[in-house]
Amino acid sequence: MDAIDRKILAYVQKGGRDSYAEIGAAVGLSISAVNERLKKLHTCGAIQFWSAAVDPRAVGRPILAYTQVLTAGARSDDVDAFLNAVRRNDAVLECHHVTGRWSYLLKIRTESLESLEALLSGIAAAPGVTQTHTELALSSLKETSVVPLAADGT
Amino acid sequence: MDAIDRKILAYVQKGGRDSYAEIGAAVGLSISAVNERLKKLHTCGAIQFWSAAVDPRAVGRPILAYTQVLTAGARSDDVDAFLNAVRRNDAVLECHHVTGRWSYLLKIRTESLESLEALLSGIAAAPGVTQTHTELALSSLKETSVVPLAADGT
DNA sequence: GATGAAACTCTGGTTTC
DNA sequence: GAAACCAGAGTTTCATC
Repeated sequence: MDAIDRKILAYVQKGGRDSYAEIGAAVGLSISAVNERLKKLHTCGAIQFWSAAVDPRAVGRPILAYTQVLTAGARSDDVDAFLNAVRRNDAVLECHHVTGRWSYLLKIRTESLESLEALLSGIAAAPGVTQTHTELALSSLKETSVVPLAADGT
Repeated sequence: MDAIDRKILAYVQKGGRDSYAEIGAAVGLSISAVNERLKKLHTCGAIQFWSAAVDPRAVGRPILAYTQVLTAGARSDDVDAFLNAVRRNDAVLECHHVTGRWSYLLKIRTESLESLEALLSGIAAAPGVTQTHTELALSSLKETSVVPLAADGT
């Protein structure tokens, strides 16, 4: 993982289907070298998978919410059941164990307020869940999953 | 935007560099048809760009934080300046205007607690910012940007 | 679908540390 | 000596018809 690897990663996060020739031109490498580096970045886990960035609004998933969940006082088994349900539900994009007053922070993307309500009702009623609080996103100034990669870094 | 388009989108969010033949086999289309559909999905904005999903921990960006920002009472110009600074800073992955007690919710990814502290100090000191509150992610059960796409949807 | 053009994979050889 | 890079041939894949 050197500076060239980071340049490649920075590039392919925005140009994931560009040819190896283009990537090579951008980072100063031959086609073969780009091929080898990318293969290595994939096997070492730096590149998890290749993806198309889909606009949620263009495909009918305009509702975005962040839900804080408290599990204090719940049985460990119940919390595990809640987390498994979260893992299986693909409307829940993110689930983080967080510091502070709350236990978990969920990022949720749905088709409508109705489906959000149904999902939140299910979460609030789960045995492992003590309390919830939801904030709705009215608009998004930016929303990316591109990992910042300057020339330095570890 | 029909059911096949949604199947294509669901597929390419996880297999973004697969060949058109593989995509076609998965959704029941010829190579040419996949080619045409993808081109259309790109021009209509459903596919924003192609990307490699990079593991933040594998590239030295392990710190993840969510910061709530209050701008109540601030001058409109100052809030705009804050938002522009946010837009330019690529450590801020997301910025949403949200309902509830806070004005904005920021998702921040940094290399270290030190760089997070520096970033948060800057935000808290901005003229447009009245108050902030930050929660640190201790661990992440899931973190994806894959938009959920069932067979239905709009 | 078929065809020309482009891109990818793999091998072998060279350089560098 | 090992690791990384480059170049070329053969194969696959893509874009246009």
